[in-house]
Amino acid sequence: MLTNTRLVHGQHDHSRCIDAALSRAEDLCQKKNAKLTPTRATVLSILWQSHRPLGAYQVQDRLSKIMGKPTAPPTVYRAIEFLLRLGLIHRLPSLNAYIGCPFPNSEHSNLFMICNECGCVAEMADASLNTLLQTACDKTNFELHSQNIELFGVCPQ
Amino acid sequence: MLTNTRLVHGQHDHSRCIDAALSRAEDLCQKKNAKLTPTRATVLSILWQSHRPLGAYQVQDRLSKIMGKPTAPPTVYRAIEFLLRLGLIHRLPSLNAYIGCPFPNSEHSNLFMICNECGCVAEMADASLNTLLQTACDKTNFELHSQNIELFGVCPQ
DNA sequence: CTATAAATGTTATATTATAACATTACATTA
DNA sequence: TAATGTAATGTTATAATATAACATTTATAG
Repeated sequence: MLTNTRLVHGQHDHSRCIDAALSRAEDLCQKKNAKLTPTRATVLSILWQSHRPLGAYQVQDRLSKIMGKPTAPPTVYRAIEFLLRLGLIHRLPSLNAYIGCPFPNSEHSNLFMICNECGCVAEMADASLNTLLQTACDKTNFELHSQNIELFGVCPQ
Repeated sequence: MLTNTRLVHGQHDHSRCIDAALSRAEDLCQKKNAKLTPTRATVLSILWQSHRPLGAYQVQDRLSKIMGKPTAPPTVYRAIEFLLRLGLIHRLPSLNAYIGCPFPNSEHSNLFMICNECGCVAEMADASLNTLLQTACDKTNFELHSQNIELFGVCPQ
């Protein structure tokens, strides 16, 4: 069971989270022959500024400030799309918001634990859960391609 | 394991689905002392016109036609909100769309199997899945309140 | 019948996301 | 180096989804 719960809910040096995320992104881009341009890297770092997801327009605000000039929605959405494609971030559909992925490359459950109190989001990957879902789909002849699991509740903050 | 997979993917007399949904709604409203007004009932029947979810503005179009006069977004969203509160319909966040619930009252997993080909959506409730999720949350001291599970793939149509 | 609450109507607008086209940056190779 | 093609970004406008705020009507209890 892979999860970043401890980091999300516990005290930690968050700059390490950001650095690690950026370095993972560089590696991944190198491997996939994709370009982590300044805009894209900045958006990624913005989405890693906390363990809370951000809406696209929140990202836009921060991006504009960092770039020192106004940016338009398409700029943000393009960077987001790129990062989503590489699996570096996730979209949380029920929040219309985006968050950095703590373990790109790893097997995914796309399972998110969303705190209704503080807004933080922890991600989790669990093989037995995936197996169970796969079994359920098999039973009904549903060919599973991808999934999104959002759990709402209160974190141990 | 409760599911409407067979109905969704197989031949059936769909008018019975609609009738059953409306009658369940009447019962539930009676029990809960809620009023199933014409607008609300119509919106529910619209959302039951097929096993595919509809966006709020698709609902609005159809509602306007049925009512014989234009309706405004708030009318639709209010009816949707009411039906959501009673558990008669669900929202599928990743689609910004709404669909009738085949088994209100029953224990829920809020698990949806969404066909990328034909757009149909089957719902499923599974106790062992819920248990597994609960266990995972317990492990990390996350207090689970509600959930949304969307599975994407191809139905056996 | 009247006071009250619930439901609906109406207008405007907020929020999220994308379409369409112009421009720039960058690498490749002629 | 100039020419070419592709990827990335800029720019403008608008589509799609959702809600705020307030007015009016309808149903219900006292």
